[in-house]
Amino acid sequence: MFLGETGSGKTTQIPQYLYEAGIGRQGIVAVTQPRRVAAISLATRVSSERRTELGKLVGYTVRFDDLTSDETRIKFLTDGMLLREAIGDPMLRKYSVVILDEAHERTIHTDVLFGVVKAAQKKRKELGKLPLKVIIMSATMDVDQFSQYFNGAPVLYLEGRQHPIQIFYTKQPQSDYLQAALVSVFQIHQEAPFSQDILVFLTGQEEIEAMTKTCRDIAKHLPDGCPQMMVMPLYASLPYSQQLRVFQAAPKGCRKVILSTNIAETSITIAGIKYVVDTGMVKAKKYSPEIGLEVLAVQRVSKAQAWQRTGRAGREDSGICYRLYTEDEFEKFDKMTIPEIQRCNLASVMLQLLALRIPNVLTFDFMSKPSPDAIQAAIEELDLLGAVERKEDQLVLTPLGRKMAAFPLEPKFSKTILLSPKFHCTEEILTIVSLLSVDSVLYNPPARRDEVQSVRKKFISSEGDHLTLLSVYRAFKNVSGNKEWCKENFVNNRNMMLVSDVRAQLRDICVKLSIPIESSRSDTGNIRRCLAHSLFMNAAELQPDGNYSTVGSHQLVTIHPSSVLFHCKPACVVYNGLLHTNKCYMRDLCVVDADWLYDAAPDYFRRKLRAAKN
DNA sequence: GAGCACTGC
Repeated sequence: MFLGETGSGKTTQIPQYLYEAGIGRQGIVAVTQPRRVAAISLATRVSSERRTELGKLVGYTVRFDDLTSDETRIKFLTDGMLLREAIGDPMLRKYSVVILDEAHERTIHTDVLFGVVKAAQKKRKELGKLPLKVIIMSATMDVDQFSQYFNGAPVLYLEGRQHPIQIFYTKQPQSDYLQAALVSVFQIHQEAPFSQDILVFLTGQEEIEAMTKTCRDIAKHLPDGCPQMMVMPLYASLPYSQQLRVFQAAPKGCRKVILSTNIAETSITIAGIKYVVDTGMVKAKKYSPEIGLEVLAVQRVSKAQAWQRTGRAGREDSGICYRLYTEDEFEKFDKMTIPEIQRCNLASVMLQLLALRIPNVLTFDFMSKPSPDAIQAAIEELDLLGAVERKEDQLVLTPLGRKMAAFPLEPKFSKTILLSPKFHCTEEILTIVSLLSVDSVLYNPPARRDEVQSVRKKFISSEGDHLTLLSVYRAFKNVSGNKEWCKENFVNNRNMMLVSDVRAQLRDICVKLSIPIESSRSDTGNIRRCLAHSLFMNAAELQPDGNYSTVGSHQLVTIHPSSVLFHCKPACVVYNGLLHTNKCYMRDLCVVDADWLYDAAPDYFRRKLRAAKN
């Protein structure tokens, strides 16, 4: 176990030491990363340090991109990718060492891998095979539970070269963190040399766009002698070209002020930041298994997250961080962010564990156990989808479940694909599922809403979002992905290209599983039937009072404003998921017949009806 | 009647 601060070079050096020590001769050294870009750039760097061609001694594997060969001995890969490999080989036989890097981030994939490598290690020992060495690397002090989990593994500490950062707290709690952020930005702006840039952490797109406008307005009316200000928003759904602006140096006499979500905490690193303004707030997802509801809410950051934000000020030189909360408030923050695995729907994770032939998934050795309710809810979902069965008192995958696990998708979407041959619409379902599994291909700049609406009219289907997206994709293919067309039609070109990649991958998997791929052509009824049969547990009916109620749990829900059905009142719909922000919203809707739902799962609805009566 | 943090297979 290595605990190393940022800049200690642990990720690039340790794999090379292991290789030089001869461990790489018995098997490959794997190094996992939570993000694709990190895996690729680290492989590139280590490969050039070894003075070898990338893809030979040193390589990487991420989704859609595999640059490894028979010679590869040091392999960087995303944690999700190693997990996928483990399904084909639970003992990870080709590896002599697995290094799980950035373990402190506690992504859902890293957390599952903790258990998978531990099980592989034990199994290999029992069978007298080459031992599997496991190294956990973390940048924070939470090593105790890592060490404990891995049977008291030794901990090594590495010195980093972080620059000192001065921290200021507010004297009083702030009731309005946006106002406080605004005041701090302009206070810094009037006092500090113009070459020192400011990074402000806020919670979301809307808030950031509003704050950007306010800052720009104020910056127009600054007193003489005050430097100019360039205000830049930064969040994930911002088009790539606009994200890139934050890397450009401001002109002389001008200061950069970047207003960002937590994307700038880890995913995007900006040089030249001297000041960090931390509102102490973040928008984060929680999950309540009882009603299958995701809740997205603004909440306090953890201490670890606050330190991560602070660290963004000291990357090249000493820095300054303004925390817009008192020191007492900070002391009350949670120590660590709750691991993702305790905040998610676990259907995918459980399906993967079953595919790994874990003996008893209900008692799987997680480092941080999810609640029994969450595990139970996931198993029930898999059961409804027909993915699991009981055999000799063990929970195992059905043949259908095993096929579902082959797809890199949420189980309900794998099921949609596997059902589609019955409705002769696999071509269309592949497209729809691909569109749903990447970030939105529809770009909605708030300032140009009317324009967007009039351009988008031609794609809109009265049958719902799935079919609307399908018509956008067809139009995109008709112009061969023309970039100008994308711009004119507010279609995100980058995400659309990704849809094509995903679709090709899913299509390949279908071919491998001998699934016939037919097109329903102009018949949209079959597509909707297929969606009704796979999303029946996500159905809602219009009530006499004009509200919607979910068929399963009688939850009051509303159509999300992003849906093409927002202004409509169809009698019966299925949706991809529920998201609770201010209200409980259904997202991505498809109009269906109530009869189809009952046909899809008569037992389920009979049970629900009985439960409602009791 | 009006809204979507961030990754990843």
